Parts: sequence; C-alpha cells; structure tokens
Amino acid sequence: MGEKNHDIFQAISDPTRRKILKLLAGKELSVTAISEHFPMSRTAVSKHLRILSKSKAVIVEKVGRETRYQLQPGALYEVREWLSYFDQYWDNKLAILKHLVEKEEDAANDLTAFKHRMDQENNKR
Amino acid sequence: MGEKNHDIFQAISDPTRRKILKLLAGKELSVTAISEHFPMSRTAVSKHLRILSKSKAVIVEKVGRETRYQLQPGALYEVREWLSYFDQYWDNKLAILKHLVEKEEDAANDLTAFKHRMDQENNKR
DNA sequence: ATTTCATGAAACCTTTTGGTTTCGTAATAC
DNA sequence: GTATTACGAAACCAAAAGGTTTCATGAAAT
Repeated sequence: MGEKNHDIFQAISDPTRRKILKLLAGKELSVTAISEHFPMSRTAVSKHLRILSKSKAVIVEKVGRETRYQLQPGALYEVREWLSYFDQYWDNKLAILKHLVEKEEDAANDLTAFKHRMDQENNKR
Repeated sequence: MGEKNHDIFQAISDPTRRKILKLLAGKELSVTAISEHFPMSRTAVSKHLRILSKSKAVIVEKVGRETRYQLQPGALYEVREWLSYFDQYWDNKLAILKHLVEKEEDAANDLTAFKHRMDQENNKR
C-alpha cells in the first residue's frame, strides 16, 4: 500500500478511512478498538490508519502496548480550501445558502478570529 | 477503469481529475481542448472525464463531432457536507493556525477571499 | 467523394490498492 | 517466569486504477 502517500484527497477517498475519521471525532482510540467497528482484519485497519497518518489526518500516540490514534482535523483544511474554489460556480445557490445559514455562521466568526491571529503572526515575521 | 464508480470522493482523489474540474470552472470544453492541458494521451483524459461524469461532477453535451464537458459543482455538495461534520472539532484553532503558517501567505490570501465570499453571501439574505 | 477531425471502444500492460495470513516482538498480567 | 495482549512487518494475492496503442465510426471540411 502507498508508502509515500501524503495526499489527503487520496486518504479520504476510501469509505473505511472516512468512517475511521468520524469514529475518531472527539475520542482517541486504539487500533483494536477501531478495528472492532469493521468487518476486516485488524491488520487491514492498521494499514488504513497508516495512510491516514501519512496524510496527517490523524496523529499517533503510543501508550504502553497500545497505539492510540487521534483525529487531526486541520489536515482537512486543504480539502476545504479546494472546495471553496467552486463556491462561485455553485449553481444551486439555495443549497449553499442553506448550508451557510445552518452551519457556517459560526465558522465565519471563527475565520474572522483567525484572520486576526494570522495578521498578528505575519507581523511578527 | 471503474465502470460503476459513483463516488465523488473517489472521483476527486486523482489530481488530474481535480485539475480538470478547475479547468471546467466557468467554461465548457471539448475533450481535445481539455487534454491539451495534460501530458497524457487524449484517451486517458477521456477516461478521467468518464469517471467525473459517473460521479455527476460534470455533464456531457454532444455538439457536432465534439463532446463538450461542463462542470456540475452540485456534485461536490456531498463532500462539503461530509467535511462540515468535522467543523465542531475544528475549534482546535492551534492546529489550523499551524497549517496556515506552514502554508505561508497563499493560505492567508485564500482565507481573506473566503471571508469575502462569506460576507457577500450573508449580505444577500 | 474523399479526407480530416474528434472521439470512444478494446485490448493490453504495470503499478497501486485493499485485503489476507503468518510470524516476531514488546508490554502487561498472572 | 510464563502467558496473554496489542501491534506491526512481511509475504502474498486479486482486483482496480491509470496509462498506452490501435482501430472503427460519425461529422465536417475540401
């Protein structure tokens, strides 16, 4: 399986991996704990986790004899960024609007806050 | 190549296909026109187009002897939706900031542009 | 009518992907 | 100390992905 794969798009292209990411949302889980949710071998799940790890979508932490995986949502930023390019071409304006109203108002505020912090970061350099 | 593939995540996992989608943003293009942008055969590009078509990310229109492809951004909604699930875990602002810093100014500019679009959308309401 | 152009279908090839089973090893439990 | 647990590495495999070349066909141009 891909050893040099750092591509987040590739990482989330597999349904099993997408499911793993959702599983890890909020809680840190061990390999065995994760693999219990899937009808495949632990080893197979472990490989998926490696791929997710290479793409920085999760981070690894060794705790005793377990390997705990944790979600790192920041890696999804690249996808979000790519998607946003198409915002202007989105023909289904109602869909966008609905989305914005329901889910992205908070995000907008967060982004504003970021912008501020970014500016501060930039000024330091 | 995948004959029964309807998965938009799979469709956008390939960099060539992502580039094609950007190419098609705004303008309708023929197979030959599209393939001129890539270092591979026209046939290969044609296959990518079929995959994009199966995932509904583009629509086909026959015009005389050419086949014109057109972006259908609505297909990306599923991805957007999936991503939005992680919004709540994104409040790990340091992670995002880290990403931004790593990506330097470009990301910052993109963020600004994003913010702008958000404001515009919000003003419409 | 003939040639040229735009394209898809088919056959083919190599690499990658997603899975398996087996085995080794380090940490914990007994 | 021995057994058990948690895991990864390795070898292997079938299928899918991504590309190629060749050929057939329909539309447009000459």
